[in-house]
Amino acid sequence: MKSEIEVFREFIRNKGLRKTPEREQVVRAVFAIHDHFDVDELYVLLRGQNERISKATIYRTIPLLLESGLIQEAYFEDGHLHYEHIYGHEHNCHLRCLDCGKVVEFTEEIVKDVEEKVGEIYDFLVTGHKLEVYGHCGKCKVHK
Amino acid sequence: MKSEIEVFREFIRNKGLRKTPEREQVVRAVFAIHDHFDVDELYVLLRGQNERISKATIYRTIPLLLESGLIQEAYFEDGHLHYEHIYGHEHNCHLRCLDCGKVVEFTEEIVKDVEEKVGEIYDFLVTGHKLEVYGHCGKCKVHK
DNA sequence: GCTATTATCGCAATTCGTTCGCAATAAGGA
DNA sequence: TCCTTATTGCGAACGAATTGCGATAATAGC
Ligand SMILES: [Mn+2]
Ligand SMILES: [Mn+2]
Ligand SMILES: [Zn+2]
Ligand SMILES: [Zn+2]
Repeated sequence: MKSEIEVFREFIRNKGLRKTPEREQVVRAVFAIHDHFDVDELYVLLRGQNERISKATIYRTIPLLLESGLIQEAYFEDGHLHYEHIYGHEHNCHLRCLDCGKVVEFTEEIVKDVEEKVGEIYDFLVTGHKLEVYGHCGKCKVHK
Repeated sequence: MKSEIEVFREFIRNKGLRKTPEREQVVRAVFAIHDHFDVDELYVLLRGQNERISKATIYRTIPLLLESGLIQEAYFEDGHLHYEHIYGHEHNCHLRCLDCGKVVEFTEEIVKDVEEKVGEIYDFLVTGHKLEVYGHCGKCKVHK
């Protein structure tokens, strides 16, 4: 299996874009965080490593990471988008507590079947899904 | 089955809030739009009806509609959230074309089973879900 | 390797969705 | 009807995201 950097370089080359240290710093930061992240977290992480990078560059790199399939949007919360790296992972379903915000990851094979079925019915070439189940977690539901 | 206005009034009363014409105008607008909507669309619709309402009031009413279960967030797009009324409806799954943005609604019973199963495993009191399947629609996939 | 071209960068200004402060208003209980 | 105070409209403020621009540096061609 190719590394995320290899995947990214291939994507960049195929698009006729330039390989730059800034873009690759973002890729490394994204795969150094094993959790959901937002632009500011990437920025703080990179700046803490004495990397000289601007937020504008991070914002401009995000669409490339999305298009190359390395990351996906996880959810919109607190006024901004949160992402997660998905290359090499399979947990793209989330269970969220509406009270405390806790998020549990899970994978459910049946959703793949739904993808296939729906794609056939509506004539779509399906490439992925995003499922969020929400409710009240064990700790929070007792107060209801 | 109660009307949406009745449900809303009950919710408002139970929360000890005040019944205002502005809030009910928003409820009516929300159920007059049989599609996904955003705050600005509500604003334009209400203003076009010579209703004197401010955007701030619409923004302040949205959380009430969410909490009362009359609407839900549909998706985040073009820099802002989009909603849909769900009271009296059951289509809360979306199939989206990544190229042209087309959205098809569908309902899938199996997702209810996933809800139940996941809720049990992780000890959550599940109240709902949001499933978005994405890919390329019939028209767009031929250009790939 | 050197040079020319131009994509990309950092920075600051801008845009735009959303929230907030506040004075005026009006809902609802006494 | 009066009083309390939640709610409103307005405009300012806030914050995420985008953009314009001059400087920089990646890459292709020589
Ligand atoms: Mn996740
Ligand atoms: Mn819908
Ligand atoms: Zn919780
Ligand atoms: Zn399409």
